[in-house]
Amino acid sequence: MPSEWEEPAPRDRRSIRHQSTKREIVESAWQLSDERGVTGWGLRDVAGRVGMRAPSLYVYFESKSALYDAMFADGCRAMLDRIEATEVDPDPVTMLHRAARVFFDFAVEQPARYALLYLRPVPGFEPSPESYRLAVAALQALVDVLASAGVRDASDIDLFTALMTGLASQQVSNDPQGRRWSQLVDRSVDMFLSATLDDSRVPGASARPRRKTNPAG
Amino acid sequence: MPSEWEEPAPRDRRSIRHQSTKREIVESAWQLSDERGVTGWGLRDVAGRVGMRAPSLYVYFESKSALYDAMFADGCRAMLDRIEATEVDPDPVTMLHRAARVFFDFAVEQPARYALLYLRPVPGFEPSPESYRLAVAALQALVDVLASAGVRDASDIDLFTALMTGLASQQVSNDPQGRRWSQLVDRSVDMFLSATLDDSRVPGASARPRRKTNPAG
DNA sequence: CGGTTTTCCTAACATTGTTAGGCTCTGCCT
DNA sequence: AGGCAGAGCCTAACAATGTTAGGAAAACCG
Repeated sequence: MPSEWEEPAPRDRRSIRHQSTKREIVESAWQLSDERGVTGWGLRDVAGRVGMRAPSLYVYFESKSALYDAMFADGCRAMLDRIEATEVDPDPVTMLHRAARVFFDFAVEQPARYALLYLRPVPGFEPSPESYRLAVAALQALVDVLASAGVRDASDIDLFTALMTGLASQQVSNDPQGRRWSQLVDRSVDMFLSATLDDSRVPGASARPRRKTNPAG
Repeated sequence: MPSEWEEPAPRDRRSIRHQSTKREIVESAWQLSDERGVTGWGLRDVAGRVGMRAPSLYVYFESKSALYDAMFADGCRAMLDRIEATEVDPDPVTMLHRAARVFFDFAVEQPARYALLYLRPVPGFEPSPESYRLAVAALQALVDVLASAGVRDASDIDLFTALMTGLASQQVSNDPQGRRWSQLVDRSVDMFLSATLDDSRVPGASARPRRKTNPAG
């Protein structure tokens, strides 16, 4: 299979121009998403920004949903890059804080990308299998970082991601500028640490690595 | 002031019919939201379900957004009812589990309502001041329950709500049927307990009520 | 019963995403 | 060079959506 996502047959100069225009469209769409929200623009707006009329966009994307899909894939790559750029540290506690940070900072610095990737604000849109694979890759990269922080149990990972998405969403929707939720990230990591890591790793943590559940009767 | 949100001048029989039709419309809208998602229907659909044509809905709501607002208010009251129906228990740990449950169960049993209230899936929609007040009332009721569970610090409350919204969202979007995230709710409450409550309240909890933050450098 | 208001309708408009069909220019092939 | 396939872009137009205008019937109230 020609793979199509990598180098487009190097002999074809037009294909290069095609891909470059595609990128330009996606970038304009992100720009508009930053300004007016992920759903706050139409195809005529994007087209105008790249000097076209709306129907011409269909040369590059078969639908608006396909454009969102390209944006989604683009966002996943951005997230993946951040995660993979995380410096490793021998201390698991430090690593856990970094894992939390890379996720939360992404939400703060790229709210539109964060929203499209994790809040799914576009009614009909579902990522294509290809893009979804990228999302899984990003998640997997995060899981790897967590593993290097000593978090390997599946439900610990779920708990961590739920915590992070919860905080990030609150940040994005309630407090786009302030640092209030940012501080809560560090606190929640400490909380998470004291509840999941065993004390051999975290000298200060509780000796009870997993307490029994106490459902309210 | 006539208040208008409560009893409509009791002498006017028409006003009663008006309010009743309004309720019927809102209920049909919820029905459609349950079937096709909060954004998966149009005014013509709702109208059809109550035996009308779309423009007639404008007798009752000045816009689709106003209909969403009525749904929002309705959802807030449903949530408020649940919270206020929470039985009090002298044991703070039990109370905290109940607080988590009432929130999470709402998300599981009324996914459409949960989505409209907390996930905000409708692009242009912002709740009106009146409806927003209801949302605040529901939040306040939850805060009161948390207070009765010994959680009074503002950032503890934020942490708790972020945790709950994170878990509930994961449940709603990843696992609408299973009980996986449900179990995580109890675990996360335990985690929360061990990190926030002081040990005088929870005999089994860690003796360190608040650990110092350790930002990754 | 007369007048007013409520309720509901049809017709139509603006804005969307989208399709059809045609012009123009590029770039490859003989 | 000539010619042709196709890429890129256009205008016109369609379908669906929320919404407005304006009118007819029904309900109410004196």
